[in-house]
Parts: sequence; structure tokens; C-alpha cells
Amino acid sequence: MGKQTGTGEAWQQELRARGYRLTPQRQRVLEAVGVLGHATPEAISEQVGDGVNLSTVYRSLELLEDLGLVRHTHLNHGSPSYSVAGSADHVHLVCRDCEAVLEVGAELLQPLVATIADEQGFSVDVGHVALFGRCAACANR
Amino acid sequence: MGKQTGTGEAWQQELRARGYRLTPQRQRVLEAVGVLGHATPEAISEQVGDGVNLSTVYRSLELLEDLGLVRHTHLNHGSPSYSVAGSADHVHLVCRDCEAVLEVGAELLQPLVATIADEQGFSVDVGHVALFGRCAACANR
DNA sequence: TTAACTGCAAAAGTTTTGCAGGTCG
DNA sequence: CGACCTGCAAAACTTTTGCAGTTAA
Repeated sequence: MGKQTGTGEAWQQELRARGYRLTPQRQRVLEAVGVLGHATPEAISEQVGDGVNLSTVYRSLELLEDLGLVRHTHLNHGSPSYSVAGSADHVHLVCRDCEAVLEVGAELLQPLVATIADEQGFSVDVGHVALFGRCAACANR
Repeated sequence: MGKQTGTGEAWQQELRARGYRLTPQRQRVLEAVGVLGHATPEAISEQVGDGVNLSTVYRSLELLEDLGLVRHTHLNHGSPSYSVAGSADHVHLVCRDCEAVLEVGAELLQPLVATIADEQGFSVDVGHVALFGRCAACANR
């Protein structure tokens, strides 16, 4: 399940098919997002080190998101949080007090999603849902 | 269900009890949020007109949120969206394509919320949930 | 070779902060 | 009257953009 650094991964071909180029910066940004789980552009920039300019991080994230390789949500206050799209779908549980982020399987959403599709014709993107509230630890305080 | 502009509303007493003051700016900001449903700080600033400085809008929103009178989420890309906390709980359905925001009753979340509380001890804040996806109109295109 | 990409720096946009004067209580 | 608030302007941040040099293909 590790990410092969081989030559012919599907997304690389997709990327080139669209006329884009495969650069080391883009690979490093994608890898950093994978390592961090979910992270802000700034955190990603730190992860990749000083070899990649912050502007490039932003531009890479935009491209990678357009390719469907990463996604972003707004987990806490200001900054967007990016994560790899390929990983198993899950729901984020963000604690308002301690800022911890728990996860639960997205299969819990199935009934809800089905109902919404049925009533509104709206297809929910299950890949990245964030729910806010208070975690068990903070509730006991 | 209208908002009385009477003298002794509960939140006003709460506010004073905490040592804060009831100013016309704060009343106008709260009223604007109610009128707009959900709005960014800038939109709120326009709604209240030029009688209230943008800085004051930010400071008022922070205070009102601290009092539990308004809440904020991130519906679309950059800016936070504020809404009154007292209104009926509902789930936002944000279309990624046309940016429309639909709503469905929060009672649909009950089973999900119950399961999460059971498994993780995490109490979800049902008041303001946003789900992203594609609306019926955009799906048919 | 050449069109795309990166780094740098400046610009644009958003949110916060310091302070002098105004006002609620 | 006194502490809290507001408006204004500047500061601090975040994200975007223009350009010249660099590089993947």
C-alpha cells in the first residue's frame, strides 16, 4: 500500500496527457501531503523543506487538486487543509476545544447520503467531510 | 419567531452579565447576520452600511460567537460564513459547481450523531454542518 | 528546441492591532 | 466618571501574479 516511486504511475500519465509536466517539486508536494495526512500549505512547505518555494507549493496544490489527487477542506479556523484523495474515505471529527482531529469510517454516512440523494438529488462528496464538536476528553472537563 | 427589538432579551442580559456593553454596532451586526442567513464579514459589513467599521464587524462577530449567538463555518473557498446560532438546525449542501447552498433538516443527522457519540464519545455540533458535492441541476450537465 | 515551470519579489486581499477619542452604564 | 468600544490607519498574514531564467520532454 506504499506509494511506489516507480516510473509509470497512472496519475503521472494523466498529468502528461493533459500537457503538464512532472517536476520534482510536484512530486515532493504530493509526497508531503501524503506524509502529513492533512496539512496547511505552510505546513506542507515546511515538510518539503526549502527546496520548494511557497508559491510553487500553492501552484502545485492547485494542480494536484485539479487532477483529483488531493483535496482540501477547512478543518480549523483560517487555513485550508489538504489531504490525498486516494486514501480511504473518512469523516473528520474536529474538536472545538483541543483542536484534535479524529476520524471515523465514511460508511457511517451511507444512510444520510442516500436520503439526501433521494430527497434533493444532491450527491454528497463523501471523500472529505468534517464535523465539529467536542471530543470525549474535552467533554470530561 | 421574529426577533423582538424589545428591551430585555436574554442575550442582552447575558452580555452585560459578562461585563460587556450593548452597543448599537453590535445590535446591527447581529441583526445583519440574521437577515443575511449566512454571510461573510465583508457582506455583513455591507449589510449594516457605512455606520459600522469593518474592524468593528470583526470584533463584534468574535464577541457574538463567544456569547454563542452566531456561528461560523467555511462554506466556500476563502471566507468564513457566519449565521445566527438560534435558528433551526440544518445541514448545508454546498454545490461545488454552481456554488448554490441547499439546506436539509438536521434531524437526518440523528443516527449518524448517535453512532459517533457511541463509538468515539465525540459529541457532534449539529448546528452547522456543511456537506460538499454536486446539486441535481449541475449533475444533469 | 520550446513551452511549461520555478523562484523571487511585488501586489492583492484578509484579519488583527495600537491608539486617541467617544459612549454606555 | 471610568472602563469599555469604536473608527482610523498601519501592521501582520495569506494567497496570487508578473517576469526572467531554468528545465522537462
